[in-house]
This record gives sequence, structure tokens and C-alpha cells, in this order.
Amino acid sequence: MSQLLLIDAIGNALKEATSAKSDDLNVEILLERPALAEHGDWSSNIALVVAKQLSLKPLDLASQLAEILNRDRLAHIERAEAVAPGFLNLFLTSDWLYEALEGVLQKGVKNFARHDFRKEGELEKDKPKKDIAAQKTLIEFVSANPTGPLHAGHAKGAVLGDSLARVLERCGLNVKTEFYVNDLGVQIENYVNSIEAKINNEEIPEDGYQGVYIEQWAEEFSKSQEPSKTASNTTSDKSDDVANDETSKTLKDRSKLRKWAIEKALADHKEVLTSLDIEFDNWFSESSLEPAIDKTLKDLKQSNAIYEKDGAIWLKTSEYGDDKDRVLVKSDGTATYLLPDIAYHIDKLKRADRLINIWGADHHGYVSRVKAAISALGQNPERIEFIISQLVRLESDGQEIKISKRTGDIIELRDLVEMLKSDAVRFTFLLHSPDSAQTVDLEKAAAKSMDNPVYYVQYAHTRICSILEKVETAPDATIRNSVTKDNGAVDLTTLIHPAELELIRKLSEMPDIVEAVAKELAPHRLTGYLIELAKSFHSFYHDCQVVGEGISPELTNARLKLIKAVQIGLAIGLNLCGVSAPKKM
RNA sequence: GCCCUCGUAGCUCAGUGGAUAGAGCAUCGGCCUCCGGAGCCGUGUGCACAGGUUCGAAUCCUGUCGAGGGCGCCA
Repeated sequence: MSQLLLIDAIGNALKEATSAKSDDLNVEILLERPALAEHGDWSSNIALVVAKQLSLKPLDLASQLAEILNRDRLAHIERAEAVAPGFLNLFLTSDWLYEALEGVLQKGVKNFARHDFRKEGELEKDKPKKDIAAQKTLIEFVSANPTGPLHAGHAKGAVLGDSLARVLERCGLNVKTEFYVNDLGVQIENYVNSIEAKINNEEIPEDGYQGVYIEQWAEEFSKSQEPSKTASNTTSDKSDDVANDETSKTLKDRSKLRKWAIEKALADHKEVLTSLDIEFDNWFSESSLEPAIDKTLKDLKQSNAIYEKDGAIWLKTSEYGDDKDRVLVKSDGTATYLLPDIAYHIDKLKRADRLINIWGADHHGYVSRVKAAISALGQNPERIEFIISQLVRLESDGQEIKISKRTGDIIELRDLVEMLKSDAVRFTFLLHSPDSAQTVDLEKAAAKSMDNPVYYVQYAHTRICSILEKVETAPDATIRNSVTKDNGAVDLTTLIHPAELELIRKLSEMPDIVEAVAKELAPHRLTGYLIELAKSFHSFYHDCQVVGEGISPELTNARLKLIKAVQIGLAIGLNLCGVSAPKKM
């Protein structure tokens, strides 16, 4: 049952009811699912919206529309009802639910709740799907500096970005994910200095990195340099060392250490991200931008967007809404972080039509600067969208966990995954809006209890698998044989229990939810929906036995179809969250 | 001081201008001869405050108060 048919029907009724005056009536008819069952399956506010410009009373118009719809007796529409102050409520016959159920089973995990926005352009008003589905979308997230392990603060951006990419992909978009590696600049030198200091048993410098990993990695590096352990694969390095004098040897060692340290951090990032089932399509190295950085500076100069003051080069960001101008090149001749970042965005704009950046709230000040630079270079800043994720607060036993980068007192992402497990990390951090300053209680998030929605949802999937297994392995041959195989005809009209109908209804909402997540870039709506779907299933499970004595084969077969469809929905939803759909728990 | 985000139930949070503002947890009380009780059902309380726009505002606008983040020739 397509909403389009209903919208069409209302549109025709509207034309008929207002024939004389509706020539320039240019409104979009929207349907919504009323919160209350007594308000029907679908509801439209169209009469309220257009009444004024037609100088009619909303309720009168709605009544007229209802009359026309009832008179025409369209398929699937049981009745239409006008209700104060002017809503038009549609009640559908229950066969639309059975059709919806069949549709889920036909489409299966592969195609249910899948869209192709590139073809579905006509429905939207303010933001056409075709626009959303620009040819290529590049979504950048995490992008932590390669100066140490990822920490708990990176979790939200990581799961947000990855799940969003999954959802956009399911909506037919060409999506690529990217991790920007800041492997240039002072923070890298500070990092290398810190490891070097540890190697030489010296104090870590003032502006260095303090974490315990520095010591461990220093040790690891030292070990890797011992000839006995590296002889097999570093012969070229050895010969180089022997051939050179002391100074160049030091430089060589330094550059070797830098390379090793960056790769070490990257490997560490990849490892923990993989444990969260996150694989980036591209790891983009800042150092690969060096030629582009010069060009960007020249282009900015040509655009008259920069000037010199106090020996530094400034970008006129204040002309584009920033509160002050910003330095691009410091008086010592080195670039600030902003310059390569501009070059990076220019590069990305060449590779994709639409950019999505997921940044932590601590970087939001950069939004206006990057946009300013993009504008100055003649590009459309609207092509870059930012999701600013508010900082997550961690609690343990109700006490906030203070983190301090200075002292290295942080919770590594690895520890978080170990504590909560990947599924719980992903679901928990997807639970709330990026705009919400979410508080995560570690004990609660780790608990395998009712407190923890991820297990509640997974448990629904497990229960379904358990029932299906029971049927397939039933010792009673009559049960096994009475179950209709996938292609057989099953009478779904035996599904009349409120819990059954509610479950189908909830399941049928899923395509809309997936679409909304993609349009609003709001994965938390998906986790919220999955909790609702699981709740509907658990209620059904409690009220309606699928197999057993006293359940007719017809009913068993219909209910089996129902739970298989729900299984499809749960599997899709969990997968979009990056969470497993287990058969057993 | 300026900018961004937020302020909804005791707590953690949903709520694309719509109808009686919802979940979970916590509290209290029910439900296992039954497919996995990691479950189900019931039980009160709330839109920070003040204006405005609108037929209709938790939602949009303005102001006040409060929280977090930012405002560096750091990243």
C-alpha cells in the first residue's frame, strides 16, 4: 500500500471539492501517522493548511474531502473521517497490513527498507531527494591525530559516521568514508619527541605526550631496532646506517622513528576501529597535500582573500561571517592547521559532490573558517555539511570520569570496547542525537540487563531464531510437515490479534525511518525505532504463541511469516547500526 | 563580551508547526502446567522563565536565566 495512492486520492478529492478556486492552489499533501489509533492509520492536515487561502472553514473542507473519499470507496480505504479542528483521518482495511507483510518477505533483508534516492526525486518539498543523492558523497569522521591511541571521546563520531554511511548507502547513495590523518605539524614532532625522550631515558618535554603508551611504544620501537630481530627485513636500513656519518645518522634515525611512530599510531587506530566493525574506504594523509597547500595559498592570494600583517599571512574570514581574521602562515613561515585543512576540503570537493564532516563540538569554531575559505575560493560552501557532535560525558557509579590529555589520564577506545563490547558501544553511542550532550554510564552500558536497550533488541532477534529452530527441529514430524515452506500460500487473515496487527504496523514504518535517518543525518532515530519494534515483538511474543498444542497449523504458518518478516527488519536495522543480530545470546 | 549546542518525568533521553507531550530506568503492584523471565502488563510526575508569530508552539522569532563547547601566529 503506497502512501502515494492515498495522497493521490486526497489530491483528487481536493480538486473536486475546491474546483472553482483551486487553480493556483499549490500545496503539498502530507500524510502522517497519528499517535493515536483512534485517529486512523494515516492523517492529513491539508484542510487546515489550505482553508485560509480558500476562505473556507477547515472542518467544512475536511468533511467534504471525507465525503468524497467515502463515496468513491477506494481500495484499502475503509473510511475517511473529518475531525476538529480540521484533520482528515484515514482508516485502512486490514488487508493493507497483510500486503505490507508480504512485501517485507518478498523484498527480504536485501531490499526491504531500501531506497534509491536518485530515482525518487519527486516526493520532497524543501529538500528533493535527488539533491540529497548527489552523485558522490564523502563522509569524513574520526580523523584523530596519529599521536596516540584513540580514546573514548572518539567513539561517538566513529559510530555516527559509520552508521550514517551504511544508511546513506542503503538509500542508494554513492558513499565513501574517509579518515583524515594529520601527519604534519608540531603535534607530530611533540609526539616523536616524547617517544624519543623515553627511548633515551629522558624526561618527556613540557609540551609532549604523557600517556603510558609512549613508554610502551618507545620500548617496542627499541626492540624492533635490535639487529637480531630485524635482520631479516631491514637490511637496507642497516647498510644505510653504516654508510653515513654521525649527523646524518641522527637525522636518519629521527626520520625513521617518525615514520615508525606514525605508522604505529595508525595501525593502532585501524585495529580498534576494526574491532568496532568500522573500515574506512580511504585514509587520507595530510602530508600528501603538500603541493596542494602551496597552490591553495596562491589561489587565495589571487582571490584577494589574504593579506600580510606582523609577518604572518592572514585569511579574511571576517568577510564571511567569522568574528575575526585567522592566521594561515605564522611569522616563522610554517602553516597553521587551517591552511592544509582548506587544501584538504578543496581536494575533497574535487572528488565528491557532497561532503559530510563529523566533528566534535570542540572543533565547531572551525566550521565558519573552512566555509569562509571555501567561499573565498569561489566554491559553494553549501556542499559541505557539518554534524557537530556534542561531547560525551562518561560516568562510573554516578561519578563523572575526568579525563585529562595532559597527564595522559584518558580512557582508551580499546578499553571502552573491551568493557562494553562492540555491540553495546555502537548502540549506546547511537542512542541519542548528536546535538545532545549525552551521558554514558559505563556500568549501565556494560550491563546485560533491561537497562541496556542493545540487548533488548538483540533478544527479540534471538527469540525469533529460537522459535524458527524449534520448528525446524521439532521431534514431532507433524509439526515439521505442517509448516508451509517459503513459497506456499499462507492465509494471513488469521492474524487478527491486536499485538499481531500492531507488530505489522510497526514493521511497515521501517522504510520511512530509514529514509528519515538519511535525510536528517540522524541515526539515533534508527536505534529508537528498533527499540519500539522490539517492544512490539516482545508484546506479541507474550500474547501469541507461534507453535505448540492448541495452535492451529494455519495460525502457526501465518505467525511464522510474521516473525520471519520481523527478523528481516531487525537484521536490517541492527546491521545499519553496525550491531550483530545474534541467533543465540 | 561574542559565537555554537542544549534546557522536556526522580535519572538517562525521544518528540520533521498539529490532536490527550512519549520511552527506558528507578518506585509500587501483578504475570511462569506456556516457543528463552535478558520477557510481559499495570502504576504518578514534566516542556527553565517571559513575551511574540500562528487556526494551532516543546518545536519558529526576541529577551532573561542556567549548562557544555568554542573565540591561539595550538591541533
